[in-house]
Amino acid sequence: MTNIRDLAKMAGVSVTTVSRVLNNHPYVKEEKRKAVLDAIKQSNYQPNINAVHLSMGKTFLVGVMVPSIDHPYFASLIKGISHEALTHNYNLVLFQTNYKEERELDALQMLKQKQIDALIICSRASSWPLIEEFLPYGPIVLCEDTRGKKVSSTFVDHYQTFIYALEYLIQNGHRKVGYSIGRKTGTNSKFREMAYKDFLKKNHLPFDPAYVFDNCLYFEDGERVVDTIASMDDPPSALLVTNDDVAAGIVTCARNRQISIPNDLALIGFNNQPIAKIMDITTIEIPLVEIGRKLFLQGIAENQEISYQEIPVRLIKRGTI
Amino acid sequence: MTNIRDLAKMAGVSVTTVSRVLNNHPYVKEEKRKAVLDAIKQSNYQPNINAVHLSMGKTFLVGVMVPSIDHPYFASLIKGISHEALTHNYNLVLFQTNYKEERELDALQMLKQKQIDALIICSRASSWPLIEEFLPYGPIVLCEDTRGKKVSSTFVDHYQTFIYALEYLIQNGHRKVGYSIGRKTGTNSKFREMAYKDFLKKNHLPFDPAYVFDNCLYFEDGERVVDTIASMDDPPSALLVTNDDVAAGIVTCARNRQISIPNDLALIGFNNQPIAKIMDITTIEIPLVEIGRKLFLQGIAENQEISYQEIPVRLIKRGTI
DNA sequence: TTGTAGGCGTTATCAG
DNA sequence: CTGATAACGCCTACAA
Repeated sequence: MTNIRDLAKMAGVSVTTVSRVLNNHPYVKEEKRKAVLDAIKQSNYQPNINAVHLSMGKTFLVGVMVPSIDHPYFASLIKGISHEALTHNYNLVLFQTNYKEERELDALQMLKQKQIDALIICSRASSWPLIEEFLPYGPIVLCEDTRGKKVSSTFVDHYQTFIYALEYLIQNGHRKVGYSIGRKTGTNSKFREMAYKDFLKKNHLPFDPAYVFDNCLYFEDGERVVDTIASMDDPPSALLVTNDDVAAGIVTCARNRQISIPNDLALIGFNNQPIAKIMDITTIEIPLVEIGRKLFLQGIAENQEISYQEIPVRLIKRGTI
Repeated sequence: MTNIRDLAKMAGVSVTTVSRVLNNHPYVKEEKRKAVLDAIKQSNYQPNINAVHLSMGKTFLVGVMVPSIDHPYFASLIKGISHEALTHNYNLVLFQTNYKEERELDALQMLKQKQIDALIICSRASSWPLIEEFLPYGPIVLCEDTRGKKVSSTFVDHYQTFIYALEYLIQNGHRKVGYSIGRKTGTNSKFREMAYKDFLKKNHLPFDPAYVFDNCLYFEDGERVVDTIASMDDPPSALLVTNDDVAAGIVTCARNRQISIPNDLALIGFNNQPIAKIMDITTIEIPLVEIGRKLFLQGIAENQEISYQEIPVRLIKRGTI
């Protein structure tokens, strides 16, 4: 493997000059630049990335914390992050946490140890104070509303979005409205819960905990929702489903049980995943890939200023309401 | 940031000794080992990963080539790879290729440039001769039958599996059998095509290209299949669907069009994804996560011997046949 | 069992 | 504009 010193010899210049042309620095006489370029060609030189990293004190690695890689929501986020990482010559370290605090700590620790240059937290189980402890050690970026906190984030205003969707349901005559959620804890879920309760209060509707379906992440979770609803004396007439996969599961299982959608049960999904289109599910579009991109950019931002990027969403009207 | 030299000073030993205890090498007096360990605790020392990499001439990075991160098949593979990488202190570099040869070349190039220690090719568009060119530069591992070639692989015998599934269909009285596939090119697809044609020949059945549905990757692709079948004069009575997501899409759309499954159309899916269970789809179980694990292990195997790991599969009987 | 010293390949500083 | 040279932090012959 030929190195920068070999190149210097071949081109009859110093290593400094070689480094300069390699990094497109100014102040190199065209003549010498040519010589170096030639040497590079002839030797088919490849820089040693490890040496570069050591010298720069950076790893060009960005950590990505997700509970699970194979959930469509996170897969889309990763897709966006991955795409942007590529164009910036960064690589990703995926931390699959399953919401185990222990695994989340691993990721945080790697930031502290400078083994990654930044950490993107797509979703977390750890408490905010814990995260906060690691802020001094490197850029941390979240995918939740962090306004008021000293961390950058790209997020959707889930409170407003939920209110908006709920209003839409009530305008369509629904008064018994519930929702399903991936997990009840978590910042985004808390905002949604708040919105739900505020909405009920404002419309003088009672809060029935049975109308909130927890642990709804995958298509197959739709079955549980339908089973439960089918067995209820006073079931909801409409549901906000925070994930199109689950909505699709509900649509599918409802059919089996002769529950008519939207007549017996209206649905609004979230994310506008491809499955929502094919199954004609009304949904709130969330540009996950774009969010992933922005998260990455915030993570490697040179000026380490804190920024909050709110991403707008929109309702896509289809056949489930 | 305290480094190995600082530790040496603190513990009153040489850097070599520190390095030795850090790497659990033998020949260190218990006394000194203690001293070093103490120094590490007090200084909360963290090794500089870049220096380690430079010194060892390794990156501890393994490349993973997939056409798309957010397809359940590849997501499962990645899950397995990622899990194993974690326990071996490796990180992953994801190459999302969309089957663009150009992107695939990027990955190969990174191997050549030693920017990754090994490359796992989950699926490819590039020709074998191209891949072969890069064999000398580092370990490449494939997820397809490479017996006879000088590369390691973990794979399913798709030929035998297809034959097996087809026999099962014919035993159940089907004579008009088709299949859907992600893409027609690709090693695994070729084996399946061979199996299909051999099967037809053996059973004196005609080959009808209209019975082969290309480009079936996602749930939504099931719609196209159903539409096509609905419009055929002489449609197949059974289908092998090489992906449970697509099978689920077919089941869903068939319902809309009053096509009864399995009466009008029988299905055997592949992979045994969760959606297959919930939708009661008969399927061939393929342990993708386990395959991912093995791929990784082959990639970092110390003795660079070539190994071929065939993974057994099994039929899971459910309601679509 | 221990330590010295050289090397890994770049980048950055600073004097010319 | 150019070039010595000193980091960067760790590993490992080799010598003792």
